[in-house]
Amino acid sequence: MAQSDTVDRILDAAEELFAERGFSETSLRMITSKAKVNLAAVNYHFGSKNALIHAVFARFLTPFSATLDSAFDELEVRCEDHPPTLNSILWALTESAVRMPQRNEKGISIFMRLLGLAYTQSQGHLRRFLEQEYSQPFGRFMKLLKDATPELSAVDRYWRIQFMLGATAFTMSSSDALIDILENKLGVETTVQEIAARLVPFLAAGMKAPDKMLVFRAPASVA
Amino acid sequence: MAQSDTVDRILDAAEELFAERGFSETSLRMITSKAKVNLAAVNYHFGSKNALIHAVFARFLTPFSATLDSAFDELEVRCEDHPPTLNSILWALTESAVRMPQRNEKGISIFMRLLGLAYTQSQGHLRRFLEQEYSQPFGRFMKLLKDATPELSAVDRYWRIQFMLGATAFTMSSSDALIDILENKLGVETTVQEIAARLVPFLAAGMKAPDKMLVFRAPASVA
DNA sequence: CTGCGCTTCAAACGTATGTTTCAAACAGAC
DNA sequence: GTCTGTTTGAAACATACGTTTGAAGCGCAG
Repeated sequence: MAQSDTVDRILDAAEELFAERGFSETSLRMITSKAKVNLAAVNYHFGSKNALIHAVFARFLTPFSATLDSAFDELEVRCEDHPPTLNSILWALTESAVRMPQRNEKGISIFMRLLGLAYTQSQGHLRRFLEQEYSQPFGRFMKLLKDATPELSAVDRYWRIQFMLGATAFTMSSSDALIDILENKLGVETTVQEIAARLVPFLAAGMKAPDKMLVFRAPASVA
Repeated sequence: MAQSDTVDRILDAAEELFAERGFSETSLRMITSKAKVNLAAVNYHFGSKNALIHAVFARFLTPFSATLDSAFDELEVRCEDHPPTLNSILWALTESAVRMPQRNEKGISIFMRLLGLAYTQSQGHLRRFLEQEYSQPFGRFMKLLKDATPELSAVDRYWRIQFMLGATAFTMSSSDALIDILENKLGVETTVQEIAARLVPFLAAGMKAPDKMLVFRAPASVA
C-alpha cells in the first residue's frame, strides 16, 4: 500500500498548505517536505502542480457535490409541490458542508478557505476545471434559488446572488484570521458552524430586502 | 519631470496588474515592461516589491480616507444629536468611493479589487501596513456602524460587518466580469453606480436581519 | 565647458521554482 | 532466485524571480 500512502500524504499536506498560504505561495518543496516524501513524487503521481491542485479540490468537492445533490433531493421531496423556501435551501447547503466527513478538526475551515481561494485567486486553470466538473450541482442550486425568490426580477436576483457568493466566499476564505481577531478583541471563541449560523440569516434577509434605491444621490432625505 | 513620470507609470502599471492577477502572480518584469521603464527602476524608486505594493495602496487610499472623513463629518453635522442611520452611513461610504477622482474608466473597479485582494491574499506585510496607516478612518466607520446598530451584540455586529465587506469587495472586485455576464445573459447594461444602488439595500437588510439561528440542525421545521 | 547629483540602462547576481532524469529499491509472479 | 513493472531517491535541469551593480546619460549650477 505504498502508493496510496504517498498520494494521500501529498494531498493532506498540499491541502493544508494551500489553505493557509494560497497556491502560488506554496511550493512543491514545502509540500513534499511536510508530507515527508520525495520531491519528484508530486510530478510522478499527479503530473504537475496544477494537476495536484485539481486533485486536492476533487477529493473533497466530489463527495460534497454528491451530498449536496441528495440534500436537494430530500428538500424537494419534503416540499412536494411548492418550491423550497430560501432559508431551507441555504440551510441544506451549509448543512451539507458542515456534515462532510472531516479528516481532522480543521477540516471544515480548510474546506471553506479552499473554496474561497478558488473564487478569489484568479487561477484560470482552476476555474476552468471547477466549471467543467461541477456545473451540475451549481446549476441546480441556482434553479432552486430562482424558484424560491419569484418576486425578484432576473436582474435583481442576479446581483443579489453575487452578493451572497461574495459574503460567503470572502468570509470563509479568511475565517481563521477573522476568528483569531475576534478572539483577541472580544475574547470570544467561534467555530465555522457558528459563522454559518450567523451568515445564513444575513444572506436570507439580504435576498428578501426591499427594492433597490431608485435615485443614486439622495443624501439629505435618508438621514 | 522625469522622475515623477517614471514613478507614476510604474504605479499605474502595477495597480492594474496587481488588480487583475494578484501580487505574487505579478512579477516586476511584467510591471516594468508594461510601464515601459527599466527593470531596476522599481527598486531604485521604491526600494522593494513590497514597498511598491504599499505605494500602490497609499496612492488611492490616502485621498480616499480624507474624502471619507469629511463625508462622515458632514453626516454627523446633519444628524446633530441622534446617530446617523445605517443607510446613510453606507451611502456616505459608497458615495465617497464613487466620487473619487478616477485615473481612467476602470478606476473604481480596480480600487475595489485591490481592497479585496488586500483582505484575501495573506500578505502579512500589507495587512500590517494598512492597519498602521489607516486605522483611524476604519475605526471611525466601525464606531458609526456601532451607534447605528445598537440592537446588535458586539459579536453579531463583528460578523455582519465581515459579511458586508465580503459582499462588497467581492462584487466590486469582479464588477467588470459580472457586468459583462449580465449583458450577455439578459441583455441588460449596468454601471458600477447601479450595482452600488442594489448593494446598499442588500447590506442594510442583512445588518438588520433577525437573530442568528440558535439551533444549528433544524431541517424539518424551516421548510 | 566642467563638474555634480539624479536617473536610466543593460547585465549580472544569487536564489527559488517546477520539472526531468536515471539509477536504486521494492513488490509480486513465475 | 530471477525477472518485471512500479515506486522512490538524489541530483540536475532550465527558467523565472527580486535584487544589485556599475557604467552611461541627463539637466543644470558654477
